[in-house]
Amino acid sequence: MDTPASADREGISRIERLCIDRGLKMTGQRRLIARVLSESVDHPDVEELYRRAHARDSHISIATVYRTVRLLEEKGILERRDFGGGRARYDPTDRGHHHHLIDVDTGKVIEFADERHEALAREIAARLGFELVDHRMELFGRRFPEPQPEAPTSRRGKGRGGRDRS
Amino acid sequence: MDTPASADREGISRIERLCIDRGLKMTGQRRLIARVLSESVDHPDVEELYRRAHARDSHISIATVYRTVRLLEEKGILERRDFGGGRARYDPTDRGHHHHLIDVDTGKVIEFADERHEALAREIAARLGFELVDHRMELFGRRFPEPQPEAPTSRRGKGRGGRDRS
DNA sequence: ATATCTGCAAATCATTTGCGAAACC
DNA sequence: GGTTTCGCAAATGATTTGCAGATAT
Repeated sequence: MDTPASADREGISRIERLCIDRGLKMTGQRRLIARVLSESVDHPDVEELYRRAHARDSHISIATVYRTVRLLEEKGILERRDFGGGRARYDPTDRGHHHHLIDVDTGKVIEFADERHEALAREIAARLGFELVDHRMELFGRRFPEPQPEAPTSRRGKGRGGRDRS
Repeated sequence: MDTPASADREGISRIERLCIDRGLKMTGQRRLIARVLSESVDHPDVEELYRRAHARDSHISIATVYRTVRLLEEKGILERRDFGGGRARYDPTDRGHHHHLIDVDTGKVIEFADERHEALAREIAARLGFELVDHRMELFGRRFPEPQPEAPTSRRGKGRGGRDRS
C-alpha cells in the first residue's frame, strides 16, 4: 500500500521522518535501519534487524544496529518489548498503543487494542492509589482446534470492542 | 485448613513441601533456598536470593541458586518475571494467579488480582481466535500526588489503604 | 551403591563500549 | 573543521556449564 520501490531513491521512510523531526543526525546506516523498520510489520530483534539491513548494505555492523535501536528507544520512536526468548524485540510507537497476543505454538505475535482494558487498567491502578503511567498486557494463546463451520446460530458475536491490528 | 506455623524447628517450609511433592531430591542447599523463598514476600532476583541464602550458609554458591531457581521454574513452583532492570525476578506460583503494579518512583511492586480482567483477557483472546493459555499484565504507576484535603481526619502519610507485598 | 548435585572457574549470550578512522552539518 | 558516528574487537553483566568431588535416596 506504499509507494513502490521508488522510495529507494530519495524517499524518506516513515521512521526516518520521525528521526528527522527529533533532530537526529541522519547517517547512511541510520537511514537504512529506519527504512528497514518502516517496512517491517513484525517485531524484529536486533539480530533480525541486522540481517535485514546487512542484506542491503553489507558494510553495516551489528554494533551500530544496537546503538541505533537504543537511540530510537530513547527518542520514543521505538519501544522495547520482551516476549521471552532472551532477546529484546522492537516495536515502532507510531503503530499506536496496543498489546500483544503470542501464539504459543508458532511464536507469532498479534497486535490488538481494547478500550475496555484501558479503562480497567486505569481503574485498578486508581483503586491501589496510583495514577497509571504505562502498562502492558501479553496474552499467550493457542489457536482454536478446528474452525468449526459456523454453527447454524446466526448471531454473530457482539462484534466490537476494539479494532485489532495484525 | 493448614498445619500451624510449627514448621520452623525441623519443619518443612512451604516451598520445600512443593519440591518434595514433585519428587525433587532435597539437598541442603535446595532446602535452604526453598526456605528463603518461603520466607520472602517480595520478588527477589538471583543475586538477592543468593545474598539471603549465603547469609545463612556461606558454603552455597550462586551457580547453585541459578540452577535451583531454574529447576523450580521448570517444576512450576516458581514463575520468572521481568520487571525491567536486566535481572529475572522470581515469584512463587502458590501465591495464586495475580498481576503486578510497579511504582515507577520507588520500584516497589504491588500484587493484585482482578476477576474482570481475567474475563476480559479470555474474551479478547477468543475474539482473535485463540484459547487463552496464559497472560500477564503489568501496570506502571505513580502514587497520587496530594492526599486531597477532603477529610482532615488523621495526619497524612503513606498509610494508604491496601496492603502491599512489595 | 550410584545417579544426582555442588563449587569453582571458564564459557556463553546478548548487549555495551573504547578507540582510531570516517561521515555529517 | 570539528563533532558525532561507525566498525572492530575487546569488555561487560547475567546466566550457563564442564569437571572432579560431595551427597541424597
